Amino acid sequence: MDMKEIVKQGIEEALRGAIQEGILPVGEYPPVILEIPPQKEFGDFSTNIAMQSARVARMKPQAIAQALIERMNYEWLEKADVAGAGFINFYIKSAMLYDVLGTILGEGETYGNHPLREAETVQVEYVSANPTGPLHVGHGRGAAYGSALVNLLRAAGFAVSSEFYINDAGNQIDNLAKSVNARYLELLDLKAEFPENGYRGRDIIETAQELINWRGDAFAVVPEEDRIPFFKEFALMEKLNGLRKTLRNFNVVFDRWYSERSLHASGAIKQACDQLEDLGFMYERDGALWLASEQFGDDKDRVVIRENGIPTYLAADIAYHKDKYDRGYVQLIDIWGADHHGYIARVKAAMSGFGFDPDKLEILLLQMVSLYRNGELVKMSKRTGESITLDELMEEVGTDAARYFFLMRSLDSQLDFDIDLAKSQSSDNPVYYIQYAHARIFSIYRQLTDAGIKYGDWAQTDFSALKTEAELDLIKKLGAYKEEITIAAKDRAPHRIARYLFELAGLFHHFYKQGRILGVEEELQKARIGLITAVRYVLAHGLNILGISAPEKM
RNA sequence: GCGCCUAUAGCUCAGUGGAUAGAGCGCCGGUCUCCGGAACCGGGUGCGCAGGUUCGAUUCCUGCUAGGCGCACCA
Repeated sequence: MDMKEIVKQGIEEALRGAIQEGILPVGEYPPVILEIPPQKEFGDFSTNIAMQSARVARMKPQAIAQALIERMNYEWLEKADVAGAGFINFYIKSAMLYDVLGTILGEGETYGNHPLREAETVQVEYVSANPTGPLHVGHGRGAAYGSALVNLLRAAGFAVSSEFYINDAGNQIDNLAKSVNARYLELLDLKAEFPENGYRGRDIIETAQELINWRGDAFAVVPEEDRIPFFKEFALMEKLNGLRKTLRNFNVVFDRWYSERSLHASGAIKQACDQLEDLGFMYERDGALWLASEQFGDDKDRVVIRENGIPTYLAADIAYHKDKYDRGYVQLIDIWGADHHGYIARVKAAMSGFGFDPDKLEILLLQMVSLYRNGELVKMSKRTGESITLDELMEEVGTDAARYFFLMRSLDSQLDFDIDLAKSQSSDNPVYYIQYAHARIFSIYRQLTDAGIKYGDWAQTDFSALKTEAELDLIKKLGAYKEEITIAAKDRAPHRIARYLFELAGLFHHFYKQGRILGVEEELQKARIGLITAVRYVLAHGLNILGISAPEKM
């Protein structure tokens, strides 16, 4: 724990003490919580406890605040005063402020990581796109968000396991095989009928072409009942490899890839259904097996095993989520597209049926992405249903910019992705603004080295030489980083980190313009080098959470 | 019809039960003998509508309006 946190808790403790010592009438008072005020003029911490206590104490907020201040006794406090409608603002001794610099410089690149909170693991499942074609920008948002959330939770002190659920069973895979088959025959000028629900993307033709490059027309003479199953495995492997490659290029890696097929093969699906049936939450009707999900708040009951005996997607998902619960994670997080929201109730219903706590499964929905180019919406192709692929987007705007643009908005908002802005290597583009701050610091290092100036002995550095407003603002911002991580992790909000970094970069650029490092006297120079070094550690740490590079040159 | 998300500045979006609601873009004007001008400084009319809870609501609740998404024995 750093000094700032200790001081904060010390003030809270002193406040609680003052309340309990009989200044206020006996009663149930709300908990004392210190906040960081919206403006720096209001001090380093503030609390609204006096206003919240007004009713219980039957005193005016200002009077309560004044009474509390008079009884406050805390060594690190410079002063405290009453403001506004009854806020108490606390100003801590300026010597405290510098402490964070020593902490950051001592911890270096790991500053920002919280100690492990508990041994149990949080599981995050995301992307889980069908292996039937390339990833698109909607998947891109899920991939950027999920990977950043995993990094964020880890920084906040959680053990996290990430997982991709492979939909390698079911109708869509059969359609994939039939589509490849049709394209294969077409490329050989043979008669082919394209399946009604087939995939019309270019990539399917490319897959068929690969088959031809490999063995020419050899498969054409094989009977269709043998050929299509073979094409199925070939295409599945090829699509899956494509997904992995795209995701790796997007700085997204998974701890585990979990096959839907394995649930069919192992009998897990049947077992799960049998168990729910034994528990009385399944019944037969019209030849199908139904989950009685309505009693758990779903709109209606759902088919789990079709009339033809084949399990639905829901059956596999029930078995999959049951397995997640059985694996003993402390929390389960699923990240889905908003178009799947209707699915939440039925999965949770099934989990409730098993007796699991449905709240342990947290399903985060990401709203749709719209691409804009030249100020106009990039439309999906009507025929293939395709827009721009994630690969194409990365190619056009770069991985860093693509990730930042996906991460700069709250999940709950629909995302307008401005390709031109993401592409522009100018001040318009926030991702470059942040990276530029980082690169600028390394540029200063290079100048220092050229001038023969040595630095790095932070233990011997006296930071109290840092006195300008720009310097103090920067130090305060650095001091808020760890709490920002805690809040962002709790809110599942990586975009808070994106915003924080943007603000930190802004304060740095502002400082840089007025606080020179070369050509100032030695004590001040050492302190400033320490300051910018602390800035670059935090910038790099935050960028790392977002999966964005922190360049030394641009 | 039912369900989920959204409504904040010209545009794209943050944000909070409290003290003067912020940022970027765009627009206008400025800074540079000097560590990277991908920079810095200045300029602002805004919480969709109506109720409710509260000492206090842009924030929480209800209704309404508008936009997006979804309501299969598809996934």
